[in-house]
Amino acid sequence: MPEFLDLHSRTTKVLRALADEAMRANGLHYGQHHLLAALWEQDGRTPGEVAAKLHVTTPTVVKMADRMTASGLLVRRRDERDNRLVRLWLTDAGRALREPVEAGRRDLEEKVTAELTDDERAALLATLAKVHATAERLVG
Amino acid sequence: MPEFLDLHSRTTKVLRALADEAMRANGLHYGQHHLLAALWEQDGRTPGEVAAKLHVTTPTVVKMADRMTASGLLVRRRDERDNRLVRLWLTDAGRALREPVEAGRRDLEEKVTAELTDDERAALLATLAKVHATAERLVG
DNA sequence: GGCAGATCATTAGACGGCAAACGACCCGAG
DNA sequence: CTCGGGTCGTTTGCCGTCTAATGATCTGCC
Repeated sequence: MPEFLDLHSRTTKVLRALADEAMRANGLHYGQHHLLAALWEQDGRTPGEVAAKLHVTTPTVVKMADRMTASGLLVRRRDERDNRLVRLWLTDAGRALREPVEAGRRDLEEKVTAELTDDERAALLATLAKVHATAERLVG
Repeated sequence: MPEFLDLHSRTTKVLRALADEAMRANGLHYGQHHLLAALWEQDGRTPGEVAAKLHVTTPTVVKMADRMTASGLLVRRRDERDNRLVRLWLTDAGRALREPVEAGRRDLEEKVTAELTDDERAALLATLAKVHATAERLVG
């Protein structure tokens, strides 16, 4: 079992569990934070735009938007000019989560990198970015 | 959006896509390789043992075993001494995949780390392992 | 020897992800 | 003006993952 791939996937699992836990504290599921973040940055995006921003497929966003609409975090409204488009708008409840969720996110980042020196942290970011770029070229 | 968490999750997505693609070349789905690897290492493990080895839950293994039994990669057999236990045994088809799958895995590891120097690679492994350990302590 | 509690696998149901098929809508070329 | 091709969102169906509930079996204690 290749060292890096194995270590990376194990790390993913643990980080995912922690992120899930942190989001549940705000009444959210894991992926919902990402969709909200896209709307916090710019409200009224379409599912396709959100999907591109999050690097996921459109159906994924549609499904998440279904659940989040049901739980009152956002509303769907058709674009007035182009009737093919749907725009996702935050509700007050969706907007209200921004501060606590972003705080939880920063807190988690802090905690998992707490045992690294500044140099280690910088090197980790740079090297991982290199791997990411290489991988992206392979998949594209 | 925290730098490391964000970069790590983007990397995960791309690596996952590449791994998926590599496994599909062998007629496998992404997760099935891990289950097979557990049995290549030691055939006849129980679902619970496999789950522990892979750091996933037992139901996950049960579902995967369902599909893999259906596609002829392994067979279920009850333990003779303890009838609560089920043991998963590789078929010839399951055993035959070992070489090509492991080769594809090594190939992917090589490719995504190709642009790193030896030092960078070593540092990446060490630092990521540190983060992993820290995170694991947080979740445990 | 029998019953209560522990141990296993399985089922049920939810979520995040993907690909493929479908349907509604827009727009530009005739 | 129309019609065909392109652009969207949605539906469907699958995989991997989790938690919670269910059911079967073993084991130790009385």
